[in-house]
Amino acid sequence: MPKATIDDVANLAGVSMKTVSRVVNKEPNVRESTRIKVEEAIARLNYRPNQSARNLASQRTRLIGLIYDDPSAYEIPSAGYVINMQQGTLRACRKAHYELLIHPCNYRNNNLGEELSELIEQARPAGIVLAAPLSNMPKVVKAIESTKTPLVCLSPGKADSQRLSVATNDREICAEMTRYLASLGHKRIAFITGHPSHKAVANRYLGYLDGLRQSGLKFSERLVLNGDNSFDSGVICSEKLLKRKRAPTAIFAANDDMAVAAIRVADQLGIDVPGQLSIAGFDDISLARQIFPTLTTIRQPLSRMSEQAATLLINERNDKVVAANSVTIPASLQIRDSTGPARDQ
Amino acid sequence: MPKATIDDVANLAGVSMKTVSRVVNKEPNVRESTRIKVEEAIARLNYRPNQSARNLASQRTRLIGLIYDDPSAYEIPSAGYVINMQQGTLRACRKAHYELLIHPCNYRNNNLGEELSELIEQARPAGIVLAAPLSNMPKVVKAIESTKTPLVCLSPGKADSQRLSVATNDREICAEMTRYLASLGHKRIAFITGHPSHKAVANRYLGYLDGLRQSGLKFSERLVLNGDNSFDSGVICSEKLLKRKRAPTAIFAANDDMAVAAIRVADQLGIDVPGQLSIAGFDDISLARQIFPTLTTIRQPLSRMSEQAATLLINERNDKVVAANSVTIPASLQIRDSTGPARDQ
DNA sequence: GTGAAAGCGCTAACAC
DNA sequence: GTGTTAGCGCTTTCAC
Repeated sequence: MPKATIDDVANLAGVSMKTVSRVVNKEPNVRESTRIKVEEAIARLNYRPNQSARNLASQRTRLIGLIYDDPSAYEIPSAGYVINMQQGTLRACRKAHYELLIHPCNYRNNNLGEELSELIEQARPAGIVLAAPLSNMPKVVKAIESTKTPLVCLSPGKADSQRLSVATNDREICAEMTRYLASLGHKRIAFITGHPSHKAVANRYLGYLDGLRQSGLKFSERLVLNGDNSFDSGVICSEKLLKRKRAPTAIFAANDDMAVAAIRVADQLGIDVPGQLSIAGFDDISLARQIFPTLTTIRQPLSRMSEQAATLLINERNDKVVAANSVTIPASLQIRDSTGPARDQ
Repeated sequence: MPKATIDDVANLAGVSMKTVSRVVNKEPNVRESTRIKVEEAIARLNYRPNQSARNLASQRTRLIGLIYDDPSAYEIPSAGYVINMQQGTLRACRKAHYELLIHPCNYRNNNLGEELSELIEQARPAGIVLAAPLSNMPKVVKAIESTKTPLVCLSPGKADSQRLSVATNDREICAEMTRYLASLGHKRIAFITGHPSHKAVANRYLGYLDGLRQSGLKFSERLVLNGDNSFDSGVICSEKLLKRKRAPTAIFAANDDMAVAAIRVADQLGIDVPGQLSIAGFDDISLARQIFPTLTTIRQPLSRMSEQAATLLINERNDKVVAANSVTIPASLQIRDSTGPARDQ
């Protein structure tokens, strides 16, 4: 049999199309007995509303778009990062019967703006979750905003009262990690910075500085090297740090890939971790628990952040009040085996 | 200004709606000069067809659904597996201006059939790519088929002339790996099987048997242990194998997670890899290149397989002829450091 | 609390 | 080659 339509249901239930629509959309103003009649008819006919028709009539879709930079376009790791975001967004979508459209793209693509507005105007998602580092590229943000599609930025680096965003406390948690390292007796704590275009990652460096200050340690320029989030840059920076005569006793890297690289370099140089060197990262990628020694790091609540982001989008259109433009979900320290007391020296 | 519609374009170009539709859909039977007029009007108005309206009128969407078991619902690894599938499917979608809808789900969910038919009847994707092991669960396949949505199964385990499918040569490539190990002088090659519900993984065991035979080695039941694709099962099986008096000199595991576990166990038991023991896996997860020693394994062309799957779906509706129901894309050996010559004994 | 009528912006079928 | 006419199956608006 051909698929049942709303008319079929209305006929079978002996009510109007509109009443069926009310029941399906859980609108008020339907007598309980009517509702039951309609629900029975729906069940009998195995009726499912046609989403395309709803979309057209209501001028909106039940689609959330998740747009992120696709690291594997040029680099392998961080699949876990993407999966976490997808999972969080999906949780929010499922609850509200929305579907998720994913759109990985390359942040170095010059006509990214055009690519995204085409996506948006064709698929017309009800809202967009935009992940860092794209969320701090003004061109990209503006291209999306020009379509008037509701937008939530993930970890945009700095709060912006104009835009909805969900972030974590990069700076504070990095200060905490630094204080933790200091509390273990470390005096020379090195920091490997991340990719400069990623503002939230830049905040991690600020947190390191805060932590040093709060622990009464003095900052040394020599202890800060610039990485770019890649494993390879982590190797280069760690080698520089560890081949010095007065090497640091702790290395804090702005992400796990670089921290893992530090572990690898230490191993090659015969430096015991954590006996002679403590190493900490940021992200809590799955490798952090698989590597030996397991990596002390910071767990970014990415899944919950993206769930929150999608929820903001979905609620926005339900006129639920959005309390604040910027939501912060705290990260947490994951203390494992790669950090330990500083050895006397 | 409000968004331009096809009528606006038709008016500006001085043609009918239908002609605009022809141009937009690249249909034939439009005079070149007319086409140009229309294209200019489209550009002037920045017209973008409303996908919702097209969907409703044409009774189909430009959406491909990718349905897979979500391993991270209960286990962390294999994010790379998912990402690879997504990337392949996306490549095919982009070319044809389709969008990708992802739907991870839990294969142990009892009303998966209901969940999927709801998804399908609401979003009405033009086609579904169904990944293993879901693609060899008859209930799931039937639920999807009952919606009459075109379906392509990924690695369904066995060819089925009724259904479109894309697979790799699990069996042949595993025979090749086994012959390779034999060619290194190994006589006692152990095999750790994978999860029994995953038919394609079962084919890997058959390939192992083929390889033994082709190499003139005799099969021994004692050398085959049953894992379930998890790291933990790999640990258990490897320990059993390696604590024997006459331990195998090579272990071939049906997936990388279990092979990595074997490396870990060997390390703990003080067994040198590959000096005393060769280890091979299947999948080529990213950890395979990060672990020490790097893992010899088999690269499954998952990204190309899923691209092919989506392409079949997209072409099907264009009446392009689908030559065969079942497409096979060959896997390849990735020889790394975990395998080497058998030591005399 | 319920219903009738009017579209949403396209594509399909067919006429010219 | 091009245009006309009907819907697609809902939601919206407004009347009752």
